[in-house]
Amino acid sequence: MTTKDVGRAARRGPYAKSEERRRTILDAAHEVFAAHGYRGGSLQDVADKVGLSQTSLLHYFPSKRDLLMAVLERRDEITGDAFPDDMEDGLVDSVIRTALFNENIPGVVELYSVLCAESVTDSHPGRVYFTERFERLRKSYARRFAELAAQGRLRPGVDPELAAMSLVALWDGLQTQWLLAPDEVDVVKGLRGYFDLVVLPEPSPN
Amino acid sequence: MTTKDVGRAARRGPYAKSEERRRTILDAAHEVFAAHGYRGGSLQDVADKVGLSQTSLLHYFPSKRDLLMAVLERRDEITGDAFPDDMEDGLVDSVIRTALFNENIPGVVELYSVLCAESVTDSHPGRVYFTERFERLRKSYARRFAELAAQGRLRPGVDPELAAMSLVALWDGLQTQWLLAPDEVDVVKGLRGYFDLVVLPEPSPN
DNA sequence: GTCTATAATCCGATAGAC
DNA sequence: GTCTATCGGATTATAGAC
Repeated sequence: MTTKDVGRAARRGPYAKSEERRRTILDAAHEVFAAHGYRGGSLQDVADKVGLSQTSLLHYFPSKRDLLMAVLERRDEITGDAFPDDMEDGLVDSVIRTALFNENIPGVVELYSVLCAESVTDSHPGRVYFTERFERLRKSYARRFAELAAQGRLRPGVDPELAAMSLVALWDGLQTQWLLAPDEVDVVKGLRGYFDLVVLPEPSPN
Repeated sequence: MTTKDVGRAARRGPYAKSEERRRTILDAAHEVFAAHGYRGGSLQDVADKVGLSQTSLLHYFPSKRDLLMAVLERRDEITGDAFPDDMEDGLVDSVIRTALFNENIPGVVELYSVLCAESVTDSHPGRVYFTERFERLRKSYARRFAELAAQGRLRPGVDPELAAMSLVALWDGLQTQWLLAPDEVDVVKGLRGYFDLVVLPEPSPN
């Protein structure tokens, strides 16, 4: 066990304050990137929010790119996005619950939507993250739909993999429309509508 | 009829070359914004592509913002996006046809996806464009779905407005996934899958 | 219409004092 | 760890010669 590990484990010592500062910075960066995107948001913006100089910021994250990656990792922790297989309840309930959750944490949907599309542009630091995320989600959801199919709860003719891809796409698209017209678009309602089309009701025990 | 109109109508005179130059610039700007986004792409990039100095570019479009708006207007002309009601064949066929068309014109999907998400960030010049586009599309598709419902060709229980919103969302989301994984994602297949769920087959004439 | 020169900012990152 | 000073570069936009 190294000195660093001791400091962390005890939640005391020289690293306790530093770790807290890091989290504060990540929260500020989350806000800034959500509001202006990666290219549009500056280190100065983040530093101002924390009350630190721009150079001091680079003491915690050696480059803007590193800061972005840390923000994306933190997003996974907040939303549980990295481990979609860990959902305990059924696919439908967990998706609806997550959608509701994300909608009520300011900036979460903004950050995701903005950075996702931005990452498609040339040599964007977040590109790998989103590419892998989509692959992971499609696989996970496809397995969930396949399980439903095995229980006879998938509408006949529906391909689990196509349904997985479509569910992810629908979700993302609804979020974008919701950001531009929050009073007219209802993400959860849209997702429920899709599940109603694809997933058959649980057979009664009779 | 003004002098300018004469020049345009005759496709000659002092404005012919200028108009052609404008179109060349718009094509270059389309490429640049598609590849790097609005904030990530620079006027210098566009000027280099055309073989013009950056300042000469501003002779045709007085600001970067103006250039973007012109690119978006041109996009409407190319894709026919501005007048979704003008589609002559049925909703299903026209959507599939447009999806196929866009997929094969390089940069069209990139430009749309990148700028759309970028526009939700603070004070983005394209925000109004995309907000209005979504509103227009949702209304147009809702009317189309309602027509299908009147013909008994909409699955019972499906709300036309919700279906319209979902169709737009699904389409956009599929395009984003396609950009990141073109070999694994099939936009047209995804759209067909949705129509199969929502639209009932035409009743045989018997 | 096209150019050069340049204004006026803003950016990320480094060096080094304290 | 935090700061100031600063480098090196890119950006949009303007002024004005030709």
